[in-house]
Amino acid sequence: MRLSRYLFSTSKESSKEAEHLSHKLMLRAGLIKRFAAGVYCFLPFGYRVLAKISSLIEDEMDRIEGQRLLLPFLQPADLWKKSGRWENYGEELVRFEDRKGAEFALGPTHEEMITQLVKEEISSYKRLPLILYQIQTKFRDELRPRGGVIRAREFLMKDAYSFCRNEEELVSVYQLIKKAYEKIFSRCGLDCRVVKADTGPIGGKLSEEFIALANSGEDKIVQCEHCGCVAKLEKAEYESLEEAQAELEPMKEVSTPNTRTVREVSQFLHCRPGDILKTIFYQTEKGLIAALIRGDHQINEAKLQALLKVKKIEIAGNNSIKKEIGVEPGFTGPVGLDKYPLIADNTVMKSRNLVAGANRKDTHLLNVNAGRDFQPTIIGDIGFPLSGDLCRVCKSRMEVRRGIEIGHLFQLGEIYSRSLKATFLDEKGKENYFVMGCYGIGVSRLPAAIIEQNHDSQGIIWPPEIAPFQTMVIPTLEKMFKVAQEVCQDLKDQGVETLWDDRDLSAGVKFNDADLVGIPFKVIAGDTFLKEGKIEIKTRREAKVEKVKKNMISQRMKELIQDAKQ
RNA sequence: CGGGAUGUAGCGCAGCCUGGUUUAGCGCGCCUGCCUCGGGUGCAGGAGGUCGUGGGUUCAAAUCCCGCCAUCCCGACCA
Repeated sequence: MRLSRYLFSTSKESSKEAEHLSHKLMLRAGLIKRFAAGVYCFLPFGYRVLAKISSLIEDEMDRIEGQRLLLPFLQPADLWKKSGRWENYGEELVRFEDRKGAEFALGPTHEEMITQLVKEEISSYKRLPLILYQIQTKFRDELRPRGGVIRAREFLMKDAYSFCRNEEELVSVYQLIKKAYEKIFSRCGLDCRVVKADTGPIGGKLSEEFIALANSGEDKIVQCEHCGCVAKLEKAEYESLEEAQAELEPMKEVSTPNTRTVREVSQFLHCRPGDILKTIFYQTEKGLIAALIRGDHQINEAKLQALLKVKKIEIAGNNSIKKEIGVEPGFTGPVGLDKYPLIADNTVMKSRNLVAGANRKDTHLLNVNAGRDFQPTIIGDIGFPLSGDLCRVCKSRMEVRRGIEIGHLFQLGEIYSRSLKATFLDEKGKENYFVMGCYGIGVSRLPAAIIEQNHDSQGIIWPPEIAPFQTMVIPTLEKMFKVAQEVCQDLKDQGVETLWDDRDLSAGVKFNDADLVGIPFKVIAGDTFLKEGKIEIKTRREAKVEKVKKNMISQRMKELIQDAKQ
């Protein structure tokens, strides 16, 4: 393919719509273009990467006898009404009527549809277990699309579904698919972690996520440096460092004019944020409660809600706090607040001589101690861990890291087969509900994750298996164009995916473009050919140069590609 | 949905505060010609704009005021 006719353009600067590195590089390298918030088109380079990922997925799914199919993007409402999700899925589900007034949704996921299909097609245990999957466009009307293709509204997803006879079979199929996913991600050049996850609106019992480590990822995980335990931040259990067993000092009032936030108080009193006791009020259906946590930690409202066993939890407004407590937030504290349930985080119980609000304007208390100065109603884990907190299992230091969710596995059980009455006959002729699992991969988000982990200052470094093209043939002199064309033809004849940079530009521009786009091998025809009769092959990642005779190029290239895939 | 910010050429920006020499500029990119030819090359010429949108103020609006829309970031939310 001649580059002069290829639909791509590179730029030195990315448009300001991008914040994340992968997003910037995808725009600069001409992989994607945005048409609306969270709606992107994949230009030829970008699309080729998606196609590579798709065929790699197909390859690994073939090995475990997964069968690819394609379900409709447009889904009739009645299936969703049967499963109950027409009402429950929320605003992310785009609903509309056709010209006859029939109700439809744009598929955000396909459990209903696949269950209906299998219900109609399969009636005997002899045909189980069954693994079906598709690679399909989904639409979810996200509150806030972000990070380019990382959280788009329209996106490409690979979703697999398993149908089993019983729980035991589900567990083994689940493990099989989990292994296949590990291979897929590793072939994509991704370093990822498996973490326990929430089941969300999909439902089910066990759920795990694959998280690709990336600084710009939107998910946070904690990882134990010693035992390797990984968990999502919001699910992570932890212990805070044991405080030295300091003597309990007598409580003392201090004047702290205009110091409301933890930072202001710690600066004013020259103490660490961790020496402060933060009191945060929440409104619940059972009334106002006060959550107590150390100043350096954040409250995890989900944990707090679970601990309190309440349905509604909402941070209390400034006005209601002023009315109930008699002081503005920032000077509130647990001492003398016996009227309200005090929910203390474990970290508070372990700390001594904390600084807390005195429930009086511009005043804090020094040396506040749980048990002596106030009695918590409930003690528990209501916070998010920080780097440096300790692992519950092995008591080693944990690190908070960011990542991108690239895969999500669910053991669904019988949720959907029951709601859609999908059954099969077992060996005794008895009717059973299918025991289901579902397994997603965020295909269109994968390029971003891969770029986050595979780039340098020059641009993208695609692992050869998913690079849009394997090689870029670059003539550096005009009189080398013909040689370059011949080399390109030779490579193409030998099945190597090749672009030929026939543009009338300086060599430097061509090198930079090839590097930005991430082509694994540059095949350079220039001075070296004139002097030594040899063509150069330069690798993208290591920048290693190898000189090869012209008639040996395609053979050598095939070897290099083969090596790179292993 | 809460907080913050931005809309001026394909992209990045200046101009706005203090309205009028601004026929709205600059850099990149694009087109033409010459030069250069191994890491974003030099020179010359050129094309390209409803200043997001609707209204208002004014003799006069990119500039001031109000509404709306769009986009981005943080949070909430989320396979």
